[in-house]
Amino acid sequence: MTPSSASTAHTSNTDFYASHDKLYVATDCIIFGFDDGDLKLLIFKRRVEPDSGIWSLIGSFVKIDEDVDEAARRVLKEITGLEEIYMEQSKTYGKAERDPGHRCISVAHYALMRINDHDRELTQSHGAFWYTLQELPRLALDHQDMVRDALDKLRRRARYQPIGFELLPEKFTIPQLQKLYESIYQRELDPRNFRKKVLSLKVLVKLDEKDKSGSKRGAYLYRFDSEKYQELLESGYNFEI
Amino acid sequence: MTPSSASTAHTSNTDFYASHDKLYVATDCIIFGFDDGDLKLLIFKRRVEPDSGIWSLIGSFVKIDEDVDEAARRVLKEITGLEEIYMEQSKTYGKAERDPGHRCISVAHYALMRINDHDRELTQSHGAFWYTLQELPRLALDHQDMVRDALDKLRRRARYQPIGFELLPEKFTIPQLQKLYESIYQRELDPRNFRKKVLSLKVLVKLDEKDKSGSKRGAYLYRFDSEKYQELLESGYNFEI
DNA sequence: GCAAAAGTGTTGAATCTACACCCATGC
DNA sequence: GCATGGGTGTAGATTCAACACTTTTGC
Repeated sequence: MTPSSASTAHTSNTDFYASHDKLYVATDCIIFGFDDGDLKLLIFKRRVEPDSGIWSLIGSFVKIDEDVDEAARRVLKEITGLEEIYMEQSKTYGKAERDPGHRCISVAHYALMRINDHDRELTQSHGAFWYTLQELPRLALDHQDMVRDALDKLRRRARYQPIGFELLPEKFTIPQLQKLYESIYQRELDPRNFRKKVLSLKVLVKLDEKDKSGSKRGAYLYRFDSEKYQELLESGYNFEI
Repeated sequence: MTPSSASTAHTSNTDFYASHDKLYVATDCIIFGFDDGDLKLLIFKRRVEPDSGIWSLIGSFVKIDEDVDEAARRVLKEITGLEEIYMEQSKTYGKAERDPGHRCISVAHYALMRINDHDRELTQSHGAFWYTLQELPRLALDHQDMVRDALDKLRRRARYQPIGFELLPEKFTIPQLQKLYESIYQRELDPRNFRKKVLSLKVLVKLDEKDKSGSKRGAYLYRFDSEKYQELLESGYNFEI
């Protein structure tokens, strides 16, 4: 907003701002990963009193001279060691009583990462673990809501943007991609229809290699071609799975 | 977040919070209305120095004991006199330099209202005017971005939720509804296909009245049946236009 | 040789798009 | 009686969902 956009009776900017409240602003990250056929969430077990033993998302306060999304990236880096992670703002949680005893709002962000990329030691040193959505324990504060809402956004977005690829290694097989979408939407997909659909988008490049980890026969590896995707977008196309 | 979710080396909650920064938190409202076949935006012309004459969205600071969405509702009420307005959180704007000279983040909300419902005198007393999207003047700060993003969200949401009805009077005609969607998506729709589609959703109730304001022949009035819509939702349906 | 996953095509149903004319009424 | 917007149906193209068998290979 601008000073006096709602009320115009103030005399100077300085007075106008000074007469209002300041709040703690935090950011919390809902970090999704994909491994072993399952969509997982990186959560953190507090290991000091008080509240030792309660699981929560990873977060931090936003500093006075720091962009909010910069704060979220800082958190991600601190926890995973990675700088280039796909991240989107999810939603802001602003209930006055959401953090008992303090007035603190939180701007939640969700992130998508390849589980194998990150620095496991660093993660573990923070007491963080990957949990599947099914096994997720109760989380602190309104973090439960944050996870629900972020999953909701992820599902919606995955329908019209190829963000699924952020969760897979650079080279992946079609069955892997299918398992990923199955675990995002929590329902089974038909392998024939799925393959047909993703290939019809023409944003995958078939490689001359096979991945044999999933079967004896092995499955061809593909990679995502973001240039072709850009072309698609510019010609008005809409990615849908 | 919770204290020590990112770093665990602090001694007590009090110290932990106190060692961090507090920021101004504002909310800005992107208020959409529909009138005269056009989607419009309620914007505000500052009439006092400094910056007199610059258009901006309506906003306010969030008070220390107030929910963020409560603050947005307060703004809406102050400006329009209305309490029951459809409102959604849009996005949080948190660049450190977005408001030069102050550290202030803003949680934008968009609202949908029936233009004729509101208190015109109250609105005018705040220096607010309705502008079509095409005629929109340059706005202060990052308000331009806020409008773009909110319109984006509105378009997406209008595809799977019947929020269009929030912008129309209780009783409306199919041609009116079509004009609304045309002005949201800024493209023309085929009247036969449009009618077919909205009626196939079976959430409209045809009334025995006609509206003759648009033509000599008159068009039948309909109303939105939110009970039928609930049933649809519960049976797993997805509203799409 | 068999278990286990990869890969492949077709058909009917549903949905989408494009398109042109008559209707009712106020003037 | 004519101008104006309201209302209606169809055909072809596209997309979607459902469905079963063959291939490859490590063991």
